[in-house]
Amino acid sequence: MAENITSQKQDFAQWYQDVIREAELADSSPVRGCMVIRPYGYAIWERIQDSLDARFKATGHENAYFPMFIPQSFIQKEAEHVEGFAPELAIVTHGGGKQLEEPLVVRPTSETIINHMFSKWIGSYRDLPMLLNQWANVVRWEMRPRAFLRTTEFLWQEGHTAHATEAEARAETMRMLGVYRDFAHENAAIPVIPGRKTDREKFAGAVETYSIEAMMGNGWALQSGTSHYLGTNFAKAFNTRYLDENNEQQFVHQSSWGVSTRLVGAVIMVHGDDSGLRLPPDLAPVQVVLVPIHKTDSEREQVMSAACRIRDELAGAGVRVRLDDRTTVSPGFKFNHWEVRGVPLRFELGPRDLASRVVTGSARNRPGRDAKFTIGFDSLLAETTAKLRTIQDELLDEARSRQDSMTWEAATYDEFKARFESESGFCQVWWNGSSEDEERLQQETKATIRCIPLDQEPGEGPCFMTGGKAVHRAIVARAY
RNA sequence: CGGGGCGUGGCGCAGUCCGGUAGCGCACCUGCUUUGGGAGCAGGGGGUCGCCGGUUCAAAUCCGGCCGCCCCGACCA
Repeated sequence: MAENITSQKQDFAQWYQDVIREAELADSSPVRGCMVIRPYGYAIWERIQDSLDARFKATGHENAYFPMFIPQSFIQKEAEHVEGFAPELAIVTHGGGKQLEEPLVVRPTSETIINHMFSKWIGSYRDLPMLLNQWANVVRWEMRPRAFLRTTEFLWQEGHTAHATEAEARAETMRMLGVYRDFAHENAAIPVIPGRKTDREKFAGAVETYSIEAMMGNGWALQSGTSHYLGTNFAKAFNTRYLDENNEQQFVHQSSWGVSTRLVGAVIMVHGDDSGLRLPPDLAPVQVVLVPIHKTDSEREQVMSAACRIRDELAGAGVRVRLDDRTTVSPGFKFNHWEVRGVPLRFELGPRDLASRVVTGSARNRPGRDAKFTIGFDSLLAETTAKLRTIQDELLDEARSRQDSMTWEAATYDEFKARFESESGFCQVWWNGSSEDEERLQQETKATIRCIPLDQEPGEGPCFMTGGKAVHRAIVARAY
């Protein structure tokens, strides 16, 4: 059916690129590693932004904007931070036709500039907590770009908060990880595993890094959001202090957290199928597409008049509905056009439907002619809303079943290696290894420790690599 | 930066070995017939063959140099 899309089974990476091209989500740019986000792809990102921004506001955060140019010396103030980011910085050396006195770093993230400002704005415990977020672009010079998943410039949001105590900052770190988990489950229909990162995978400059990890259709993991407890690392580097109730200077405790346009890649790879994209209704720019069908002029007149009424009724109730009234392409073409783009619901309206006062519907996640259904004009809005809800739930269920069926356990490293050679997915193991053990794991198998899940039964067992006593399990997987 | 592959209308490719007026599919334009799962027929427009140099009567094709892109590895939200 989808003649221009390689099947997932044949070549998942090629399938991913084909879907992005056919659904017109993005295009390559003249600059290697950069990506043009096309209107339909950007519309999905706008839906993600809307959902998250509302959640941030609801948890008391305010949006602000900090500059993209950062004095190079700022990056160098936090030892671990500079070491982590130095290899991937873009640096501006000239401006206004002259060499700059101090080179400017194009932000790879904004901890430094924000702390510079926080140190001016925060004076007393009464100024805390400070809860800010910004929507911005960032640049990290990447060796191996992949559309949406890893591009040199990408769009994201970064939350930055300052608190009086460690407990408050840690609570904020976990609260925002929870916001990401809720967004993933409720809006993106993507099951995720919230967990703690190992030292090796930790953000450069953080005390602790947490993430939500999602499983893609090929069993690989995608880090889909991160939340860091920064401790006082940046506060010390930038002297971000406040006067407490006892008139004593204290460093603020901080968190930062972010998700990026990578989420668009996650939506593609979690829900997509061989016919293209499948969008969860919450994130779909178009939730319902209405395709009119007619032969004669008089049929066309009647069908279009009814179609407009239906569109207005649904749109009036907040449904994102699109009437595809193009006369230059056939209905069959339109079916495929919107299918590739993942529109959750399609309604056909032709003379036969009009005569019996129904639309013929088709859900994107239940393909085939046999799965078509009809909805009477009188119950259109109620049934449309219910169908969208059902599709949203079914996509989450489907993704969850796949994740469950592709999650397995290994007691020893040998057992893991033997099975991982032919089987992807998430492997649960007991873990107390070192960074060196992790290094070896990656060298030998390409898999990494994705996270130590927060939600796990207390217990202990022998570490699958070292054999030593481990008190928690970790998820091992190949990651993007 | 190491290994592999590729540069030919907008996209995907053939042609290169063996030099002789640049082709195919899709897309695009016009007309007629069509329209409930990517319509058919007829006609039409569009290419300095990645760049520079060399060999030759003649180069997409042979020779030399350069550039770019993709895939695999080291880095990563």
